[in-house]
Amino acid sequence: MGIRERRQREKARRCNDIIDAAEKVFFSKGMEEATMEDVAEKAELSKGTLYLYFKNKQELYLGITKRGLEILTGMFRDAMAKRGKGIEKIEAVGRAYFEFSKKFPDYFQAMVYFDANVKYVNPEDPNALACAQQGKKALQYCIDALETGIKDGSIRPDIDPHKVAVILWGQTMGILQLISVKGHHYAEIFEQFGSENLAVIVDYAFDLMRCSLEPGKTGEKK
Amino acid sequence: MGIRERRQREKARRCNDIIDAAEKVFFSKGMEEATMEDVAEKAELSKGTLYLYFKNKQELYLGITKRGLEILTGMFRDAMAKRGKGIEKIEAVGRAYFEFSKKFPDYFQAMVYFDANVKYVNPEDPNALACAQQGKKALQYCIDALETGIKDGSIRPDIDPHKVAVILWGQTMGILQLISVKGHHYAEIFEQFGSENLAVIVDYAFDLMRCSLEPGKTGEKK
DNA sequence: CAATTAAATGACTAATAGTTATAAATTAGA
DNA sequence: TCTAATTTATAACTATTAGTCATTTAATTG
Repeated sequence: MGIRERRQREKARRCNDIIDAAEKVFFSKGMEEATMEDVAEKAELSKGTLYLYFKNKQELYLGITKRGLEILTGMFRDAMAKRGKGIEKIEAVGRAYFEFSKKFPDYFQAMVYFDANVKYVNPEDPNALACAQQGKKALQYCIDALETGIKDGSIRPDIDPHKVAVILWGQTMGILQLISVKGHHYAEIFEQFGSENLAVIVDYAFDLMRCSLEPGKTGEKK
Repeated sequence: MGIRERRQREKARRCNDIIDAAEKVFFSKGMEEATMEDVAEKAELSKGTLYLYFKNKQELYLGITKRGLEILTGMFRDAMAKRGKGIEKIEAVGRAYFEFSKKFPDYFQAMVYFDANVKYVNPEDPNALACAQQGKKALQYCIDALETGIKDGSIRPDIDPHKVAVILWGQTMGILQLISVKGHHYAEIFEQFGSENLAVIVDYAFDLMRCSLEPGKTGEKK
């Protein structure tokens, strides 16, 4: 009998509906300001019911974050799929990250929250765990691109792909976060780059990063 | 009559004493978990009194952040003071940032909070404003180092120091934040770099960044 | 010393995350 | 089909805490 299965499907669907509602609420008011009562109302459920599906507010928010990370890894996959040398792949991945932050600023914000606040992932928390896994998946794309580039000669062979992947990930996240949170501020204090030009900064950053990965450098080790 | 002045000194001192207490409480329990009541108790004052000196909890926390940023800019100043070419200065500044994050992880955490959460600075909030100013000061050190490097030939002349300073700042912050929040996680999923080796990642990152700034590259523009 | 001003208090409010006892709905077995 | 068991949902409740405010205490002034 498939009752168990149907129940599971229904439960998954409920979870999804709640996350749908939560997205609307969290994205319009912000994680801090949004209340569980708001979400419950939007989901047309009582607050208590939310807690049957999500352990707490953070787990619910990480349900949203998970969605964002799934979109992001999908974009990474597409970026990787394009033909080209490893160096182009890694740049495409970086640019995909940037596109993501522009196209889905709210999901991006949720990721910033996750990266800056969730130090230890409790394996009991399915969404926190899923976020960590998606993060690992994203990183793996970077590692793959770097390894491809080393093989095809478009990336310096002396780098350690695992370490450099973590570095590129951190660097890119750092810049995108800075632009997304403090971009207008820099646009203000440096009149020279107006807020519409913030994309130029990102382009510039990709140039520099590319530069640090290409072979035939003076700084190249061994 | 110097009563006005004395009163002002006393007020400043009170502010400081409250921040002293707040540091102990916030650093041991975390910004979220610490309560204003906790701080009041530690400061041997009533909660209401705290609000005579700080508009709200965030302003108090930014009072701590400000202290951290002052230490950081001090370290930047010292790094810049060392003799050497521009490229060495900018690396010294980056390394100072890393040293700061290791030596004062709690202040660093406060800065992460500021960078990730404080989008708009209300000029009415003295501590938020001071944080923004210190941030600008720190960035100016980077700009100065880059300009020095361009002049002395240790840094590619085709870069825009303002843009690159923002980029380096974002990149470095991103890596340090990643290491500080998720470092143990990466140490776990990549057995190859144990947690004690996370410093290696940072060294690696500085190598790469240095590489992207040095002259005589294929990628060098114009 | 009275009057004025400033500093401090602690009881109070409002908001909200999370819990729980109760009720409604669903399923299984006889 | 009826009843017991189980699952799902509810809404009233608790506990916590940020921030306020009327009142008190202390300092200053004339």
